[in-house]
Amino acid sequence: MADQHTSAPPPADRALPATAWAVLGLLSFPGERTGYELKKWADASLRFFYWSPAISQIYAELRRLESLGYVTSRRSGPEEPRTKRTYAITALGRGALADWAGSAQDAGAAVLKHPLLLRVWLGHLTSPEHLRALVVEHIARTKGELKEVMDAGAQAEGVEAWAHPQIALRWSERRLKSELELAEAMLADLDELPS
Amino acid sequence: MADQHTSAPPPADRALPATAWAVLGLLSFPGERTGYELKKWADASLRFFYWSPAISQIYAELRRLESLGYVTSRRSGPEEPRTKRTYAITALGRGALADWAGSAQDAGAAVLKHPLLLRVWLGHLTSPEHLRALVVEHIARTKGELKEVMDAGAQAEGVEAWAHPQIALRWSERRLKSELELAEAMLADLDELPS
DNA sequence: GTGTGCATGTAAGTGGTTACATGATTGA
DNA sequence: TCAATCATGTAACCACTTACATGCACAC
Repeated sequence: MADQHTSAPPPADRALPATAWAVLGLLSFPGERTGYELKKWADASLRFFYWSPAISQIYAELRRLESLGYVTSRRSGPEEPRTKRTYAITALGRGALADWAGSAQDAGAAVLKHPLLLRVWLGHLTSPEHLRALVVEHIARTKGELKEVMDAGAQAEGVEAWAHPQIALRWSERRLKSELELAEAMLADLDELPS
Repeated sequence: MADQHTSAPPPADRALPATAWAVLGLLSFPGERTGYELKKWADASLRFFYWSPAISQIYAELRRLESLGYVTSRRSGPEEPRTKRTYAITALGRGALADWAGSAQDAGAAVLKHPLLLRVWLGHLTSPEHLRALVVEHIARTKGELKEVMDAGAQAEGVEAWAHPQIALRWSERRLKSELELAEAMLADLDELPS
C-alpha cells in the first residue's frame, strides 16, 4: 500500500465497463458533443441494441474518461453563451477504444431481460385475459419502437461515417419485426392452452 | 423512527425488484427446493428470457423473502444428511406473487444488452475480418443455446404444471432461431460495405 | 486420496438508478 | 410570463457481482 497518491494514474488499472466504451464510442464519430446530446443520441440508437445509461451516469462516465485522458472538454465556446461543456475524443482515447474493439475474440453473451416473458412464465398465477392484454400491449409498444428505429435509420442513410451504426440499426429493425412475430406466435400458443 | 423492531414487518414497505419475484416464481411451481437447485433451474430456463442471478444473490433473495413471510425454510429433513436448507412458498407468498403478476397492465420494456452489436456499431474502429469473426462466434454460441433451450423444452413436455414455462421456452426457441437469421443477415450487410 | 459436484454463506466493491437542486434559453 | 427544453451536477441508495471461505459426498 505504498504510494497512495500517484499524480499520474497508471493507464488503466481496472478494465472499464462496457458503458464507458459505449460513451466513448458515441464520441468516436465525427464532431464534439455535450453530455446532454450524448444522452439523446443513446436514446435514439444505442438503446435499441445496447441500452441507454441514465444522464447522470453519462456525466460520471465522461468525467472518468477525461481523468484517463480519453476525452477532453471545453466550456462554452466563444460563440455559445450557455454554461455547457463540450467533449471530444483524444488520440489516446481513440487508440484505447480501437484496442477494446479489436481485442476480444468473443463479444460476450447478450443479456435479455424481458419482463413480459417473466409474466407469461408465471402465467398460472393470473388470468388468460390479463396475459393476453399484456402481450397486446407489448405488441403496441414494439410497433412504436420499430417506427423510431426506422426514423433513426433514415437519418443515418447515405452518411458514410454512419455505415456501421446503420448496420446496427438495420439489425434492430429486423429484430423488432421478429419480436412482433414472436409475440403473435405466443398469443396463438396462449390460446391453445387448456383452461 | 419510533418502534424500530416491529415483530411483524408491514407487508411491503418498498416494492420488491423483479428478481425477487422471479425467485419466488421459481418456488411457485410444485415442490420444494434448495437455493442451489433454484440456481440450476434459473440457468436452465429463466436465463433464456430473463436472466439468472448469481447464486449469492439467490440466497440473499431467499432470506429477504423469508423475512417477509413469503417463503419458509427447513433444514435437512429426517432422511437427508446434509446441511441443506429447503425452501417452500407460503400462502402469503403465493398471494403476493399473484398480486404482482396480475397488477400491472404493462409488463415494462424489455432490456437488451447485446455486446456483439456494440462492436458492430463501432465497426469503423476495427477490421472487417475481426467483425466477421465475432459474428461467426456469436452464431456458434447461439446454436449452443438453442440446443439447451430445446432440451429444456423437451423436459417440460406434457407436464401440465409447466404449461406456461413451456410457452416461455417455446418463445425462447423461436427467438434464438431468429437470432441466427439476424446474424446471417448482418453478415451479408457487412459484406456489402465498401472498404 | 483427489477432484468434482452439492451446498451455503460473507465481505467488499461496482455499476447504476432515482430524486433532487439549479439555472439559462426559447418560444407560445 | 410561463412552460418546455437545454444543461449540469450531487447524494443517497440499491442491485448485483466477484472473490473468498467452508465443508460434505461421491466416484474414479
